[in-house]
Amino acid sequence: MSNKFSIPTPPDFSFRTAVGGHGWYDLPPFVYDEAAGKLGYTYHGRSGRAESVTILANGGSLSVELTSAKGDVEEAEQVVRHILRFDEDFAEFYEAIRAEERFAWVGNLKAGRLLRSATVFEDLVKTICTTNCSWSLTRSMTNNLVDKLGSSSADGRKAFPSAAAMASCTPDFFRDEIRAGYRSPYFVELAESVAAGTIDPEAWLRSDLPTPELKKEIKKIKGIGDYAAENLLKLLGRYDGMALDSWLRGGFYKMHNRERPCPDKKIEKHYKKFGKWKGLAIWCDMTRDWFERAG
DNA sequence: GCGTCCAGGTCTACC
DNA sequence: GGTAGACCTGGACGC
Repeated sequence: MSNKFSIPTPPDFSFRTAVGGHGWYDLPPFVYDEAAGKLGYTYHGRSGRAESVTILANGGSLSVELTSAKGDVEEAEQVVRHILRFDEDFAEFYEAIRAEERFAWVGNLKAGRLLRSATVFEDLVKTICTTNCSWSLTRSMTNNLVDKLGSSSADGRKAFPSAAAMASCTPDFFRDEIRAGYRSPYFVELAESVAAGTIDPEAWLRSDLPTPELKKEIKKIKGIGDYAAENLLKLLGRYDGMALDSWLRGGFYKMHNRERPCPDKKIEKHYKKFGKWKGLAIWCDMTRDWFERAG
């Protein structure tokens, strides 16, 4: 038995670009069936149980199935709205890029939404998993975290581990079982701080701090440098940082600099005209192939 | 199968 | 503030 309900989508919304526009869909507890247009996600409910939802695009709304009959429908709707950024307004972004012919497809495909997790903590840990390694290793670490530490929902799918669950493990566990390498003590330190309430990543969603100040706060966490902080800020809805990693840099060199390396300042200057949206502009510019494929 | 090299972002020590 | 070297893993490559 399950709970089914539907949620009307915002006007500038495309399910396929909202899900496929960011690599998170490839990491558990997300499960994405692109052909079927179906996204699964498992999260920690307020009840203390893990809950699973399956989301399917259905015209101007989303059909959502909550696996557990005892699941909290209101909470499930909040989770879906959050991960797909229903309450974020992208009109200003589309206006900022409107004059640029090469960005015309962004508006056409309603791209720009970056899929995010139900909690900032989950996005924070996943972001650390993306640093200094290949995507396959990121996937491996995330798989291990969910598989070995996540709690199961009614249908057996697992949620991303809570800070408390991660705080109960030793650095050796993260090294040997999660294959997190030198990141292992960082995970323990972060999880302990979040579990104890010393660090509250969820509060960053509502923070009044200017982005540079918030970035400084985020960078206090071990394992978080410029790239990771700016990537997380994008997931928080602040796009004024570039979050340059080797992949974005390589894409820029190829597309705009005759395949030659250049200083980061030159990349930033190239997108400066987009102001507070420049981080999203470079992301869309470099992921055009994905979006057009998804469209 | 084994050893070597490399890419990847951040931290720490040092200048 | 800038820079060099270490951190650690998986994958590619040569033998």
